[in-house]
Amino acid sequence: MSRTSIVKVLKSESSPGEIQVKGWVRTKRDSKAFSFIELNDGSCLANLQIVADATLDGYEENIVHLTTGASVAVTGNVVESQGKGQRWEMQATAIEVLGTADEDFPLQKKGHSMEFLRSIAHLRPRSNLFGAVFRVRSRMALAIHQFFQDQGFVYVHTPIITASDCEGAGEMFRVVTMNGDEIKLGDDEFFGKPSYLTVSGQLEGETFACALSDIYTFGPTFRAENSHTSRHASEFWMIEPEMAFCDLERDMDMAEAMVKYLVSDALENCADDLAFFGKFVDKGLIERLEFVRDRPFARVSYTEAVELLTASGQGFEYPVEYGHNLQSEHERYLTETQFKCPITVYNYPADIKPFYMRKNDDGKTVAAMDVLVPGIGEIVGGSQREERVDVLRANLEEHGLSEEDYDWYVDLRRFGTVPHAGFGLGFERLLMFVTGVQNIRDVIPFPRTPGSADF
RNA sequence: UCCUCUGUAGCUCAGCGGUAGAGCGGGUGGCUGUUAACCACUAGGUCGUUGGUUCGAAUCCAACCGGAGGAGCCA
Repeated sequence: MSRTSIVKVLKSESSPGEIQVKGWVRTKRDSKAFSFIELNDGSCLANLQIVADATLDGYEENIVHLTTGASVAVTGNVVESQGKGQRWEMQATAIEVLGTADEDFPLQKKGHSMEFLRSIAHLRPRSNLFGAVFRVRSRMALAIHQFFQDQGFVYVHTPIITASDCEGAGEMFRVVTMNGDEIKLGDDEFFGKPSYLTVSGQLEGETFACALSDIYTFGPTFRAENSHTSRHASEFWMIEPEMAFCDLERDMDMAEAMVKYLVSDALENCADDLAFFGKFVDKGLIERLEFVRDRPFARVSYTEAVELLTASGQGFEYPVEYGHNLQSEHERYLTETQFKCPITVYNYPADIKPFYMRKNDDGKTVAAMDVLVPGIGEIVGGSQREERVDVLRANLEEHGLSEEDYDWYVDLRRFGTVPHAGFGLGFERLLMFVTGVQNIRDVIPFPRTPGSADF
């Protein structure tokens, strides 16, 4: 008999009759003549209640000794439950114990701290919370592909090992080869020159946009910053669309549409898991997601943002000053207090942005944009790219960069240049936003952060 | 890298200078179809590590290690 998933059983309109389910015991309650086993196989948040009669083969020897964490295969009839709290339950006719769980199995029915669960990353997917997080993660990955593919975008795999520095994107991990304990550098370098793990696929993405028009990347990204915050990881996933024949306005429209699409998809397809987050993680979650789905984002220029912050009369720890980056506290004030919704800030001073962003006609600002959301801050960062070869060359020089290192990038402007724009969306930050989970380490299966690469 | 907090049983925590505690989880027994079931009994700990102060340290001090929060940087 083949295995039926528990989600399928619980969503049945009529009884599927005699079937087999397999999964892990969440808890067991014993009575004199029978036991209730809560079985979970990860296919959904809910457990299937198994009624195990004392007359079953192996009841005294095995079944009554089952503890939380044990794995079993259960054959039985799906019947309407006599008790409250669930529609269907399974009257077992045979239970095979696949694996017992030692008495120190760390997961219990009671609440655990996120820090503790992080320390048992190999077992935490078996908890309600992490099962839900990773089902939502999977769904959001699918939704990202759907969003772009439905609009004719081409999925491009940009390299993970790269010799080019997407300047301004952060510190990099060096890729080296080893001869025993000896690291080979210089002339012995495997690629003939220094190479790194990618911090962004943008520059390579631009080359494909300047051929296939609308493209996106979706893959792992690495940053070597020694950041100790709930929003940073050394390895994370990023989505980077790049669109030819596109200006900043449409770039902002796309970013907003994408965030709304993903939120809407989660509300529709992950309702049970989101309801769980709404109950145990973040009481206002569902309401906030519906708000984000239904209302337009606020849109303000950097100059307006600085004026709003200055006029707010708030005593910020860091003063608001034109020409400086907005601090975390400033971003939070704008999105959480001033607008109470996601906002897109655009047209930043050129001095604080990288060389590839398109210079505006005022000569002082560039066509950059960030989407800020309540509770997390920056979730999207993007820009229109500088397509004018002379301006790009001047920017390279201003930033102290050598054209030789970027010759292929400059070539895009020499051979049929087009206006184009794109952005990067941090996948984990999106997941934090959609699930309400407060720490980036809890939306990645096995988080890598400074000083920690366990599992 | 900087600032702050924190480390006691499998888990959540109490104890804060005088013999190491509770709840949950585990074991044993009981029990009306239970829902974080319930009742009784029971096993379980080099109090992060090292050093110091003291008659005596989980408790006070120092260093180190781990964890968390915030800042900067960024997605």
